[in-house]
Amino acid sequence: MTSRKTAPSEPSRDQAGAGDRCSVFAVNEERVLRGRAALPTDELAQQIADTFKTLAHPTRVKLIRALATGEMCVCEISEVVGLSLSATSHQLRQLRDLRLVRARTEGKLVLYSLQAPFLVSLLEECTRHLTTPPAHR
Amino acid sequence: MTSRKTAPSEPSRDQAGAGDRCSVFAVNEERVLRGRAALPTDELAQQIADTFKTLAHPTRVKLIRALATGEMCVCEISEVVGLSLSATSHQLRQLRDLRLVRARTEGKLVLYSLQAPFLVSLLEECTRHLTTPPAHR
DNA sequence: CAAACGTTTCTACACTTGCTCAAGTGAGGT
DNA sequence: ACCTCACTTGAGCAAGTGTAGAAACGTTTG
Repeated sequence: MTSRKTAPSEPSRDQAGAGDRCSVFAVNEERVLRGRAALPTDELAQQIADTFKTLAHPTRVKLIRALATGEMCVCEISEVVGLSLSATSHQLRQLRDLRLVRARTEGKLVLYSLQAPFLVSLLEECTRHLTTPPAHR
Repeated sequence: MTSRKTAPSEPSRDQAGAGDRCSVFAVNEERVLRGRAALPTDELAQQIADTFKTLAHPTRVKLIRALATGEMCVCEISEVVGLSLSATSHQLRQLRDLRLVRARTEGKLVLYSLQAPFLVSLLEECTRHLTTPPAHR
């Protein structure tokens, strides 16, 4: 029982049972509808979240920054980030699963490269935000 | 057939940093150094990861998309995303902690708005990547 | 065949989360 | 003042999550 969704009685102006939670009509019904319209589908929201989740680890952030400089084999990559070969492979797999990086086999080596260029700008924007002055009022 | 191997002989520093993990010195030492140079500091990597972690939840993704349409009070927001008031407040706090959204008090209401505009383009870029044709291979 | 590079199960442990309940805060109305 | 409303916060639980080690398994090379 989380939300009681029975619109008590109010309102002619609302429909989807928005008036049941908050007694103040000051709430702009229009805004609720507009906000709701802007929502992605559950599936898309989940996919987006999954993508961000993949970026939500220091190691993987480093991996991406490193790969942004060019192709590297797992061996090199593990050197760069200072992880075991196995651990590195695990992390790379996650990135590969989301098609953020790409693997190319060449002889005994497996060369990884960045497949989603937008990641670079993503990281940059994020960094910019973090290093931006508080800017609080 | 790749002549990507480094110069046939590379005796001077093969053991320097990479020799300990991988016996092949086909690995391009230069790439390792370049990759390493591109790494963010541990602290920055952590901050970036934390930011993405905050975005790595369907509800929070929705929250941001909703707030992108304009200011809303918590009551409205909870309506939009279909969560309890308390739960909504908890989620908003996370976004606030990272200064991704901003809270403004007005009378009894607390109006939230998006403080980091780059989030919108972030979500868009991500969505674009997800909805982009497999483009596999 | 043996060695080198990498991938992959399988596993385990701890850490993280997201939510609800209940109590607290603070502005407004009466 | 008092009470209500809108929201916040703290505690705590119940799952979930994810990282990385060991080890077996491909493959390619020599």
